[in-house]
Amino acid sequence: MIHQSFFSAPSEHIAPLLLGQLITMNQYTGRILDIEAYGGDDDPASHAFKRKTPRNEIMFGPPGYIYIYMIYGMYYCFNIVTHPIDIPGSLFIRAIDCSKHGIINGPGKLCRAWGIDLRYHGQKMFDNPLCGITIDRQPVAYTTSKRIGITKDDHRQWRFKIAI
DNA sequence: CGCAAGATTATT
DNA sequence: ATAATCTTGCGA
Repeated sequence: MIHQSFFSAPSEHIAPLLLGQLITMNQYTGRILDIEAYGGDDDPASHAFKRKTPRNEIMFGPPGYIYIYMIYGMYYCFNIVTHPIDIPGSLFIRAIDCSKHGIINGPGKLCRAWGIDLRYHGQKMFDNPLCGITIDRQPVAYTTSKRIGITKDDHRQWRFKIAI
């Protein structure tokens, strides 16, 4: 499984490297198909835009930690913190090809299928036998597009999807 | 303290 | 296109 320093780079650099690779969360494993990058100060769509708050605080911490938040009162979303400490950012997992459930398309559905909730918030995606990412394949071809579901004016092509 | 918006999803 | 559903963060 990959080391903490891997997550220390900018989100948009890491995101494409994780496509097609293996993610493990307790008893579940799957391959990442669709992932988005979020930044900080310069990214109006990010939860960490502007100031630190109780919810986004972990995005300002060291890389490689899990950031879970609830959206629309119904779904949890799964993120991994990126960038060095004090520089916020995260990777947002949108879709996975799961060995148990098949293709799960949608961040809310992923958390529901894998039973991910706030108990995972703050846990490590490195040095953790239960949760982590394993890079066991060559880099895959991918496409980029604008991020989904954000309303803030944003031009970044920071959604990375595995090519078909 | 009130209130609008939200990194979604299923349904029309 | 819209409802469901409730937490968060901002302004007063």
